[in-house]
Formats: sequence, C-alpha cells, structure tokens
Amino acid sequence: MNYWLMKSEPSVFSWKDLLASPEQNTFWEGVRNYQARNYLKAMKKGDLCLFYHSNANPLAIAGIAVVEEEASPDSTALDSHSDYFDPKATPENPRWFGVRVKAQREFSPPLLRSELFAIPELSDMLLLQKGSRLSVQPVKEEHYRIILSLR
DNA sequence: GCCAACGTTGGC
DNA sequence: GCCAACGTTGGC
Repeated sequence: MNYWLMKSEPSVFSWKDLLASPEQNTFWEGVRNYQARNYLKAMKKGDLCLFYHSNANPLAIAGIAVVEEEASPDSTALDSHSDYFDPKATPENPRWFGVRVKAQREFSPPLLRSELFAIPELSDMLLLQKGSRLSVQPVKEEHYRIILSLR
C-alpha cells in the first residue's frame, strides 16, 4: 500500500464536492504535469490519498480518499470544450490519465498547513518544501502515520 | 496582488 | 541540445 497527497483548489473541486458526488467518488481529471501523471499511473487500488486544499483559506488537508480504480485515460484532454483540453492528446496516445478516488474519512477540523509546519518530523515532507508545486505527490508512510496521529 | 519557483515551448 | 521567454502554481 502506498500513500499520496493530491492537491485541489476548493474553488474548482473541494472535499465537500467529493462528499456531494454520487457514491462520494470522482474521476481525478485535469492533471497536466508529467511527474504528477506518472504518480497517478503508479497508484494502486486501495492506496490512500491525502486531499489537500491549495490556493485556499485555510490551506489544509481536508480528508483522506482511497483509490477505487487505477489509472485510465483522462478524456477531458480530448474535449476541445474542456478547460483541460490538450490538442496533442489523441485516443491512441491519450497523454493524460486520472484515477477514480472515493472519500474515506474527513479530517475534522481540517489539518492546517500551519499545524504541519509545527511538527519537526514533517519538515522534509514534499508539500512543505519551498516552491513545491507538484499536484500529485507520494507521502512517506512515516509521514502518513504522523498525520493520522494528528486527527 | 505579488512574486519565487518551476515547467514548457520553441528558435537556433 | 541549449536556453531565453513565457506561462502556471500556489504560498504569502
């Protein structure tokens, strides 16, 4: 089992939006960064994902989602009306992928970024590094355990 | 709104 | 293949 963190801007898709989705699950679409895509492809069913609100107030981990379906092509890349349209994507070479995730547990209250900074053992988390903007990233089990212990 | 960090594009 | 220019991310 692996652990991950996925960022979402709540004005685009929030934790509450996930809870309000049919069966509380959604296809994680719109990732357009190769490194993040590769991590999506590496996800296995049952892997756990921290759901992080970026560009938000507050900045926080809102909950945990579980991978329900492993990576498949992201059809929004083929849709010329989509914000995520990529003219270089084709059905033969879809370029971009997503996974289906389902809400597993809410962090109540959300686990603030400022709280994470207060834990010395989390200081090397990718999320907390200056300039880190990878929207899908691996989380070390050790870090995941500490985060769980906070909620 | 600012801007540092980072990724991508495209000319050469 | 290099790298300048540009666009985006995302914390502050």
